[in-house]
Amino acid sequence: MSFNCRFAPSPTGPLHIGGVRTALFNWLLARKNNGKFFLRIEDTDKERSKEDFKLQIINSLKWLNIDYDGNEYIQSKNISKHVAAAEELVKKGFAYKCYCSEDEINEQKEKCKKQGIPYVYNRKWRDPKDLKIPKDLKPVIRFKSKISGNTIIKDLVQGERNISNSTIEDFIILRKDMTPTYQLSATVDDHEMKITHVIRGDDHMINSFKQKQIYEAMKWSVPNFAHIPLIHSEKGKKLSKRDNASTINDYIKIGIIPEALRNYLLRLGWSYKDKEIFSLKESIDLFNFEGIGKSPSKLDMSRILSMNETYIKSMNEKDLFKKLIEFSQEFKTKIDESKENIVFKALNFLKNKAKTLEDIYNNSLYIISDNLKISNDDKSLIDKKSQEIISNFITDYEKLSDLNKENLEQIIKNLINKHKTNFKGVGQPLRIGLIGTKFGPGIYDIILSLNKTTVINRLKKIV
RNA sequence: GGUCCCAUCGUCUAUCGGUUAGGACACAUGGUUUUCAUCCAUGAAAGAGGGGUUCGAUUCCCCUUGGGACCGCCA
Repeated sequence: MSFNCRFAPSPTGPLHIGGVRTALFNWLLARKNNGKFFLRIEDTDKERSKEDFKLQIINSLKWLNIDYDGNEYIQSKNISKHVAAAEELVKKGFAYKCYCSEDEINEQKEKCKKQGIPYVYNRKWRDPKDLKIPKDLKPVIRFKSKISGNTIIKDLVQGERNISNSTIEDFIILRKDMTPTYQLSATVDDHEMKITHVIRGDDHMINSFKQKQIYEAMKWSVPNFAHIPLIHSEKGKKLSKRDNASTINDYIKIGIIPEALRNYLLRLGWSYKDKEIFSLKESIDLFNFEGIGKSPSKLDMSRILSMNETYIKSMNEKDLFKKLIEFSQEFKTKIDESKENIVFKALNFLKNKAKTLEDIYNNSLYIISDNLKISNDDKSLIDKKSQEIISNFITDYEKLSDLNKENLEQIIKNLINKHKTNFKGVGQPLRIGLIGTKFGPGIYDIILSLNKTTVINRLKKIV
């Protein structure tokens, strides 16, 4: 059995994380079933579709390593086929021209609103025998939706869904300017592309009932449908482009890595036993319709961060370093090549204090940046005694021929004894002097990661 | 308002009639540590309510409540 699916976003805004998850689910299933995964750009809304958004969508998928088969399929290039299908539906008696003006429709809507009854198009032109065709109006084409009976969809996620046909109005498939609407275009394209599985957000459920009628009217085989529950914002509503941290870029710019986001998204609305961490291969092997839940799930930033932390800690340091360099280049000041080696070596302790690439970057600023800024609060912690300790340290440190942790430990131990203090009494002023803040990596890690002259110069500045 | 849907810790979820209702994140406490972290240990934390069905319901059915989606010549 073949398995063809697609992700079909409209380029009318940046792709948000809900769309990304829909794409991921489609892609996973296609790869698991040795099927095809296509990307279709639904750009039939000429007013709002933008090339930039199309590129953003493509780049978002690329960033997540979701690859699609063939080139992206541009829906607007196929409009003539959509129109032809509409004409065929009219010819076969499954669709008709409607000459209601927009004013007339709006009037009806108003009327319904006043009476408190739901508006449904009154099917005025479905049977036009007593009507005069107005000369000055261009018609729309409406689909002759079934009036009686029920339509059933055996949804792969939601189970059997049943709706009374009377609740579906005669929806428009061709606008008065002869351009196709979503219902028509999507159906024709899915048929043309031989899509076997339509996997999309639950907000499309009603559309599937409409589209199923088009398939049947055209005598096309109806694909399988799977409506996955939506992702809600922290406020519990459907995610919208206005919600902050909802586009991929919002995550890239704080240093979330794609593997972590993929794993997070995978587990949002889907589960496999108690398993939390899935390699790419495991995701493909294990992902299935059965594990997809029915209720919407909320976005949880702390979990994304935690997942990212897990991946940062476990990932190959060379790969991590590469990502860090790219991150610095794109969102910060690029790490200077002369510092790259030092940062790379420091990665083994830096990564343990980080949830994001941004955290690593910030924690490595003491290496990257040549002039440290010390806050007044921290400066005030360096008193006379501390300065004396640091001076002593400099002297001992300068004499050191062999730099290693044991030697440093010895120096600091001696200083603690000599000045009758504790580790903090020595470590804190050193840390402030070397990295500009009292929080940071272990003091030995700091000292050993910097070269000798840097250590001495920085410390001399505060004594 | 109409149609459809959903309902287990704060969050993501496990359980497919019999469990001390499990895990993860977050949270709290304690320990390790050299600060912040990490790490380790421990803890608190859930079946919305009411009816059935059944020897037995979180699980099956109904109602209520709560939440959501859709109701465009947008997609």
